[in-house]
Amino acid sequence: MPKIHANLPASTPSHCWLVALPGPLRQLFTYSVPEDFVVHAGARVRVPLGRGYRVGVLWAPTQTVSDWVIKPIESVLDAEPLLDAQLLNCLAWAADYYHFPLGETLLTAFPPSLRQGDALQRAALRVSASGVVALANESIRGARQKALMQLLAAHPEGLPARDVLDFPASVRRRLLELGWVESFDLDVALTWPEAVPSGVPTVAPVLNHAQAAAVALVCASLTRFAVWLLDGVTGSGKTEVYLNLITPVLAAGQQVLVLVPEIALTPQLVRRFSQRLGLRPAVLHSGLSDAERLRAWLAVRSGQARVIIGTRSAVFQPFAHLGLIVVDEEHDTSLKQNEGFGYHARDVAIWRARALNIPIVLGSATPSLESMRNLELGRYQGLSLPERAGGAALPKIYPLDVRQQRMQGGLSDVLLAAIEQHLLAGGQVMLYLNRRGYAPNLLCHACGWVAECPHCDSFMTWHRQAQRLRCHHCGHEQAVPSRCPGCSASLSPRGLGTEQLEDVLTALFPGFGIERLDRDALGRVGELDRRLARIHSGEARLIVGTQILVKGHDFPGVSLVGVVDADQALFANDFRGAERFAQHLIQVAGRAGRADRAGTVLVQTHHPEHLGLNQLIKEGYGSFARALLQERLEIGLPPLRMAALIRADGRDADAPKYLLQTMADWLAQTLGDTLVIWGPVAAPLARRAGRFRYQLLLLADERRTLHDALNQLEAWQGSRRPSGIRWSIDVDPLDMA
DNA sequence: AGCACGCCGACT
DNA sequence: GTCGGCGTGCTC
Repeated sequence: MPKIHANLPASTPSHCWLVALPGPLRQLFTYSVPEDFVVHAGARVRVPLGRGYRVGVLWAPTQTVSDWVIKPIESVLDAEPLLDAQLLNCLAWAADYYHFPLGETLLTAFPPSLRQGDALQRAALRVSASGVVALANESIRGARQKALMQLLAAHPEGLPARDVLDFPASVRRRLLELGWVESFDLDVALTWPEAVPSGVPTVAPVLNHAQAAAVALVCASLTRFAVWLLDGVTGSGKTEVYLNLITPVLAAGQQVLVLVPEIALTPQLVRRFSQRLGLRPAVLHSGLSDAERLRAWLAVRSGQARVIIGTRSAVFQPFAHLGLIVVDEEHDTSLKQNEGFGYHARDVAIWRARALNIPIVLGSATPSLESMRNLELGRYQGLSLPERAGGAALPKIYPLDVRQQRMQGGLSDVLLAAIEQHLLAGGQVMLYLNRRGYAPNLLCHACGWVAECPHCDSFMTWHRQAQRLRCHHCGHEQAVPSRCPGCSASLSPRGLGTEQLEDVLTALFPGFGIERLDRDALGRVGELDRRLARIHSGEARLIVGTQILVKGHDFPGVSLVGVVDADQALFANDFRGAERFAQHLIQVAGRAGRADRAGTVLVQTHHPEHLGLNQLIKEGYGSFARALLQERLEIGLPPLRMAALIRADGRDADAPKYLLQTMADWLAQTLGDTLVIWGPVAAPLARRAGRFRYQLLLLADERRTLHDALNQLEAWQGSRRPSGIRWSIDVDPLDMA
């Protein structure tokens, strides 16, 4: 991996530079720099490649003489570097660590429009001095001319020329000829208003003892790198701690990055931040338009955006002067990208905090085993919020043995009675079921036929409202057959999904109002907010949902939580299944109860004696997780060992497996016994979207060993090209079955 | 990744 | 007789 030379003099003419280009090309490309071009590492250039042109990023000067005919850089797009040395270093580290091509990695740090090569300046129009006079004298004749003049006058900083294309060209030309309007190059960074204060900050609530202690500890060392693991039970007021840490950092003129899981990034959260801090945070998530992305990126880079709340990709923003990073729900798996550039935003954030020598706070009620291990090893500092803010009691969790029990729509009589009791007492009831749709299977009682996905090894889920069968793995959709394709008998649903649960509850508890929260229900923008509003107003008393329920929303009115089916998660065969289930259970349980009454959580299971479940319920997440961690250490899995997963898939049933076997053999021969190799084995979903999937797990005691192995593997495979097979490396995989 | 070149089926 | 399928090969 080349090192960048950020301290090099800005321009040294007539030499060659390495340019990073997007695409899977693992190597950098050498271009000559024409005499009068000023180049900096981190600036974009347009270069010829093959028949066409590409936008790339200047990486470093190079002396390397190769056999290639070196082409010259066509143009330099940025007079100054857009990415500073610290961010370039971070991206280089990430490309190296996650074994992803450097060019593609670098380009992910740019918003789409800059990636595509758009200039940072663009043609704009504004009213000239004589135009101001003309406006004052009312000497503009044509109605269209007058309208355009007034529009431009309303934007004294200038308006991009393309924003006034609605006006006839003749009108625009005439005003320019008259000299009332002038054209100039507008810096796009200035096209947008500054982050305006959204009012006076609201008064902060008084912190409880634990919150105050946590704030004091971090504040005592705000100017140096430290990783703080804030272990706070749900409802303990972690956000309040964040806000109290953010305030002094902002007062010192620095920026703050808050990373959150995807679903948790709602207008509510943003509103809370903006009200408490008295400024508008820059919000970064996947739903932004290209223009919004560019605007936010430039505002972050210029320092105008002071608080940046975003999902994982926000970790690569070009901060002007970052002073603090907060990673909320650090255990959440959406912080890791699982396709392509498989970075973990938490770990990249820690890298950046170290490079910038600033503190980073990882918050969670259910810390990941990785973070618990790092705390044990003294790499992280612990902060703990053991009590709920406002003195609320923690919910009581009870296993509910449903063996031999009469069930209605997946709900036992005991649970139904509890639901009724809580509803009549005025509480809200939440039911957690991690399966969306009406029924996960559609089958024929006569011949046993089951609707299966034609592209995957999975069953089609029946979505009754949409009247479709959907595969939740590849997105395949089809009409619902009215009769069994095999024997023409009628078909019936099997199993329970949230849609059906909603129907069942509507029938059993009419008049109480039900909201369903799952991915299907939240298609449209703002739908989540509308539903949450109906829940908070008390209009809806019953809440049904999937994992979305566990992600950061507070439902203070909920007094009972029912976990409809613990068994499917308890016996999932992913080795992280138990960890995941425990996190979900604790998080969903955390939604119940408040100051004046402890919440109740009932967990339906056919295995009430299950060891892990009992430990979790009786001793809490910490004790459960420590036991799990101990188990991992004994087996030699992460976080004790470093892991990487090599995935391969192809249309041919066996070819991917053979490729991985070849790799396994080669690695075993080359690396010997420093590397533990498991597999190849079929991936958990052996066939997905028409492709057969296999995986090979590599484990090593030392990070270096693993990375050397992967580098050597890439070099070895680089020369050959398996046809029709795709393969990729996932470092620190979260799903490895 | 793009975008070529390069050999084998159904259409003006 | 052409238009076009995507196999494989290269890009400083």
